[in-house]
Amino acid sequence: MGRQPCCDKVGLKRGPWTIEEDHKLMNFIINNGIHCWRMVPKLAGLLRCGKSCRLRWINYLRPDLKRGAFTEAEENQLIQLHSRLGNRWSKIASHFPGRTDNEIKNHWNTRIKKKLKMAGVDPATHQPIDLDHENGVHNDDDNKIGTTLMEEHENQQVETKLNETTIIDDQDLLKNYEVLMTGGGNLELEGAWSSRNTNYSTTSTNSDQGSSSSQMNPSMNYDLNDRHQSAGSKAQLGEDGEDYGSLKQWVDSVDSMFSWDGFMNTTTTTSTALDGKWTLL
DNA sequence: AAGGCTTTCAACCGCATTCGT
DNA sequence: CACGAATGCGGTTGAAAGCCT
Repeated sequence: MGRQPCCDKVGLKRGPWTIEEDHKLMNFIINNGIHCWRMVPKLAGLLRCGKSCRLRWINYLRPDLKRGAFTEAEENQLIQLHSRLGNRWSKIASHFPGRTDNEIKNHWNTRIKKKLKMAGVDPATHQPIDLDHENGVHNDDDNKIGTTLMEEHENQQVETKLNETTIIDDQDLLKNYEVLMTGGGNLELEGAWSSRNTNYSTTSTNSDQGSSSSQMNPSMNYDLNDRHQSAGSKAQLGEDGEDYGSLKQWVDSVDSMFSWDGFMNTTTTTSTALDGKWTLL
């Protein structure tokens, strides 16, 4: 027999989300909040399952997401956390406000794993790779690198109280909210849909933060004319290739959508939607 | 310029856990 | 307590972009 599917998938759409779908979902959640994911697609007029809507919101549409490349400090902390917590991505993600578990998992699997291996450290165990064992070849240099790296990690672990630390600069995130809320600087909200590292590639790190708002969150500094290239890479136009109305219109409409209570005066960076209103935790 | 290979990351799947009755 | 439904989580996949020859 097998397990029942989480939802009736007959006639449901799959694959990359279109701009229109994103718009519908975002609009719905902002206006109504999240009470039951199962009902969201029906009420929002989406041919998606609730699970898919939830994932899209959490990993992509949430306005409190911090987009952009991982800083070295973030990577270091990620390594430390992983050594303690293993593949418990959601736990790890809770130490990185604005980052999603999916993002962290992807970053670990595609970048950090590789880095550690290059340094002679087993990413699974965080122990120096026993090259004698693995290859039957003795390699002092690699082991040295690995040992050094491990020592470095251990030293950092002593220094850092992991449960209390968050790497992300709260001010940075708050500034992002302000940009969102006020449309300050040269914010163009279409950028919220621009995906992949088309945007990340121009992302400044935390270390060079503090200049213009577009640098604070470069993913938002998005050329409307270039939308089909970057946003379209994943969040595409409609299936019929239709261009979804005036972008200006959308930007204007979003202005009124982002009247989320609390963001402006927030003192923490964690938020959640309750009873249709965004509240801070 | 073109084709093949590699990398990245959004999205899916299915199991685990939590919640409501 | 038991059961079913809803949600959360981690592993995996596949499309698209980037890179290399």
